[in-house]
Amino acid sequence: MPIRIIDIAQALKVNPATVSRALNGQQGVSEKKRHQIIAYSKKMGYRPNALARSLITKQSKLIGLILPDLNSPYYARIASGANDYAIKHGYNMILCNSARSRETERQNIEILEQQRVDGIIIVSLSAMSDELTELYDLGIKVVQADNIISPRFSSIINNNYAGAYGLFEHMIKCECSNIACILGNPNTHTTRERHRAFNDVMKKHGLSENKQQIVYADSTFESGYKLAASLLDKGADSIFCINDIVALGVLKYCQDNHISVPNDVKVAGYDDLEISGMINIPLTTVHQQKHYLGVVAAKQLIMELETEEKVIPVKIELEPYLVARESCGEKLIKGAKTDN
Amino acid sequence: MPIRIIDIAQALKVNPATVSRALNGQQGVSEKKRHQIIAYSKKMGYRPNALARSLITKQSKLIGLILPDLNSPYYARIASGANDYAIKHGYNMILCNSARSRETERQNIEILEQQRVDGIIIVSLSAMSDELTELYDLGIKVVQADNIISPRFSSIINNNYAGAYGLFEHMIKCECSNIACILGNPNTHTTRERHRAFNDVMKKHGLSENKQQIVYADSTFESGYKLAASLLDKGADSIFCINDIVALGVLKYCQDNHISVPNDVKVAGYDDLEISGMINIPLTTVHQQKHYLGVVAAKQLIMELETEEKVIPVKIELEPYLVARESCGEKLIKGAKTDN
DNA sequence: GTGAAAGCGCTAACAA
DNA sequence: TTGTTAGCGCTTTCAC
Repeated sequence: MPIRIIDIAQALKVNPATVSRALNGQQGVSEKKRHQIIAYSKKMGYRPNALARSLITKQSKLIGLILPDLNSPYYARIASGANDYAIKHGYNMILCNSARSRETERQNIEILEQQRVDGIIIVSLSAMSDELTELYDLGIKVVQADNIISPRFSSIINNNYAGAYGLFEHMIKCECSNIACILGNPNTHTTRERHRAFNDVMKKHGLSENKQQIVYADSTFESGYKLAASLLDKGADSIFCINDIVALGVLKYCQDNHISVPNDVKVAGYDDLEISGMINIPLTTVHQQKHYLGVVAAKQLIMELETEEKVIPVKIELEPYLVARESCGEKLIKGAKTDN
Repeated sequence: MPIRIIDIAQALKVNPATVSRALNGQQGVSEKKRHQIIAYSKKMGYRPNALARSLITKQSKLIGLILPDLNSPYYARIASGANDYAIKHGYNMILCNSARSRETERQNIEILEQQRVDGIIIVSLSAMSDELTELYDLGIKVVQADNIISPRFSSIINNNYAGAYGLFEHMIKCECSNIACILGNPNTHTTRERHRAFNDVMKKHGLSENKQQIVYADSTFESGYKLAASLLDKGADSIFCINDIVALGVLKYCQDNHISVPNDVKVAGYDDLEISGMINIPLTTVHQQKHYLGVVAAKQLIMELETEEKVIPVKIELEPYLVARESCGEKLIKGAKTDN
């Protein structure tokens, strides 16, 4: 049985209220008593019961984090960032893995309500405006990370349009003229925005008439490997992949079939995985701030939690940046520049 | 303000205790009333206050998870496994990132004590027998994952000796006779066990007299890239790396310098990262069960939490397995076998 | 500056 | 089967 406030009070022959005040740094306690109480508490290894405290203060100092999948380095880093910020600001985090299932998300939310979390950070793939509206009505603060589902709550996202736009511009500079795209789930904000950037860049360069190849596929290595064959057969001179893993598949196909990258074909990915620069043909890709996205999400949530005024939801877009490596011929470009 | 048990009781003109019994599936309530109460609770969106409940039942149904680093896919997967199992069995998980710092670990433990978690899963790099002993004295259940610090608590680890042993045997079969090792932090169980396996395999094959090169280094891509040069200069015909990232560095060095792998040099890693099979020279490595390690840790902890009897700490070793790909010449070996 | 008392929302022992 | 009562450990009025 852990030691309680009343135990300290009895031992020191003071009132529990005095102990509480002393320990919480409130005024109304003589310095002498305060020192005495703090010293004794430390000596006895006193740990305040957060449960009892939360019950009465109506704030648990707990934040819920709902993630589609902790196995993905992308989400894990968001979690890491959010957790770091939260802990540093006196909040603890309850982790919920939704396994990309809407039903599990619903359960997660219910659990978090029961735990009386002060707020929730949700990274959701499935649309679920209903559940979020319910949370809104309950007065639970929510911040959406990496997606926008409901306009009622703040959201922190990576600017997929800008990231993809810059990458496509780079590909054009690298003399790609027939770019094929392997995209992901067409219902996600991510895919839609990158597709939109593709269309805009093509139009800008008068390539809109091209019969550009756009395919939607699972975002896997195997998808990349399999699709590369037909895309190249049909005349693509370059392939944009929805993420680096898919690009790795394309790269592997090329190497297995003695197709030189970037000479014969140029390949680009998205995400900037840790290993994307470590392979034999370093991958040109777009770097997204993952850890920082989590930090910003936690920061926004805690700000909303601690402000007195009514909060107006904000939409924060983080800017990704191009990582030009060799798979699109960056080295050639650099050489060309030097020649000028 | 969320609806409370007493609100339901008043609306239905019954006693709060009856509502509690009905909702918790306890006996002593007529089926009619139970249905009525459940229906009304659902309709009103009642969410039991876990704080109040935990305060009285003395169990929070909360598990603490202390991790060195959520950014690492290795630890993230352990977390994922533990979380999956815990949620499925009615426990929620509070996540603590220790950032590989012993001081932070100490703080994490204190926070978890305050939250009155029922138990803790700890993945720790730094030795801290003291803190664990304190937890033991407090009666808090702990399970150690991926390391063994205190014999007082159960631990779940990957069998590093067996994994490395099998890999070194494989390397010998692949005609490696001068194996250099790039190891990691010499104070970890992991490094020690793999080193021990190395010595035993060398001895077994009468290679113990070789002036084998053993270096300790940061487990980074750059370490691998830099160290490869000198190790090969000094006559190594093969390099074992403490993990796949280091191996990627070695591989990159070889490719940049037109050293053929596996013909001129053989390279092996450890961990079996997702991408290790996706690169142009697929990496021979050892697969460790990460997700499952987390599952087993959570399972063990919950078992200990729910048993009445005094628990005797167990040590569970998960068996890794060899993933023989091309970087050690597996294909050559296969060919040789066919020739027989 | 300190103490007494009430109560957060729930469960569990005991009565009826 | 149902109700009454007490109390988990803490904070917070309100007195003094």
